[in-house]
Amino acid sequence: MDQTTRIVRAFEDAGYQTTPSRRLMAELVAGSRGHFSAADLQDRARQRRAKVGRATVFRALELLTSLRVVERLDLPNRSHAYVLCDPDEHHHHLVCSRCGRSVDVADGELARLVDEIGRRNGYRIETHRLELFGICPLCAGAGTGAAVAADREGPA
Amino acid sequence: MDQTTRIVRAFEDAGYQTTPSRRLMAELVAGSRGHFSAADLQDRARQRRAKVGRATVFRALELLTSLRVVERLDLPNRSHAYVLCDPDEHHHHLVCSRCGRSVDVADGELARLVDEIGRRNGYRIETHRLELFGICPLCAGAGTGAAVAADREGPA
DNA sequence: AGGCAGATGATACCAGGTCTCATCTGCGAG
DNA sequence: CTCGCAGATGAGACCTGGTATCATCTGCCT
Ligand SMILES: [Zn+2]
Ligand SMILES: [Zn+2]
Ligand SMILES: [Zn+2]
Ligand SMILES: [Zn+2]
Repeated sequence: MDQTTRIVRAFEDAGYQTTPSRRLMAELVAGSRGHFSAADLQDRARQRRAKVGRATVFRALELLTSLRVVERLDLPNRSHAYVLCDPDEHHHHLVCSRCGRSVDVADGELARLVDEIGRRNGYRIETHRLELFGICPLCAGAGTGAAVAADREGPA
Repeated sequence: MDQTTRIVRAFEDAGYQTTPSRRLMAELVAGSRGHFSAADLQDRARQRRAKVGRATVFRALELLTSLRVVERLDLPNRSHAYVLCDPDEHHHHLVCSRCGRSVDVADGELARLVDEIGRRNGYRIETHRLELFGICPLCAGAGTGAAVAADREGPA
């Protein structure tokens, strides 16, 4: 089962209808390298001569976020992006500041640390966000910066 | 030296002019409990019958952010806020989801953890963001939720 | 096959933030 | 002390990302 199917399945399992736009969103999200914005998706939809309303894109992203199929990142440059990720386990993201590729990072020791911080300050901690930004191995190697443009979409 | 003076001083030390609006911004920021938005500051300025342009508020916040006198938070509800903090040492924030009060949290073991994550994934990590959200001791005690409104501004 | 809950796209709207520009002023040189 | 100008300001246009509304359409269960 490929990534696209998995996403479509996520919609179904959560009781949402399977519609053409949702299938398209699934494909576009699955075919993304690195992170993407709502606008990116809509552009890519247009490139395929498919028309999707802006609202629909946002609605799909909202759903996928709630299903934890994608996660919303707050980039250091104060913009946002979404990134495909593993719905099954709490984790964080290590994101390449150049090409946007991201790897999931297990929470590991962090949970303990977070817990302790809460205890020390008398807060009952509800959620936490950890985001790591840096240069990925590929970009470090190639160095040209061209990777950004090159990897907007490609085979999974 | 009180908080307001410290902020004005930060402007001066960085070579920026000391103007009425900046002094006002310093007072408003210093007089904030918990986090605040640009709009909050402008409202509070208006309440004092002082007129400050919206752009000026943003410009001041931008400066203060670059001077690390305030830090920009990305709240879980996908809105933003600024919070006064210690410019002298890298740290993170533990923020009350009810009243917005925040405490600085030393980086501690996190630096090591971040480092290791970078190494394991072959990324050269440049920056990281950790934000913790929960209920502060005061709100846990009072429980009413009234704290939100009650603490918008007050003596430092 | 039929009906309707749910989904869609267009469009208006909103918040938060940035840009431009004409005007004003803090402050260091003299 | 006063003068001049770099730097700061406010007004308002503009932009981006996201939400709300609403009339229309369609997936899907019966
Ligand atoms: Zn990269
Ligand atoms: Zn975690
Ligand atoms: Zn609180
Ligand atoms: Zn840190």
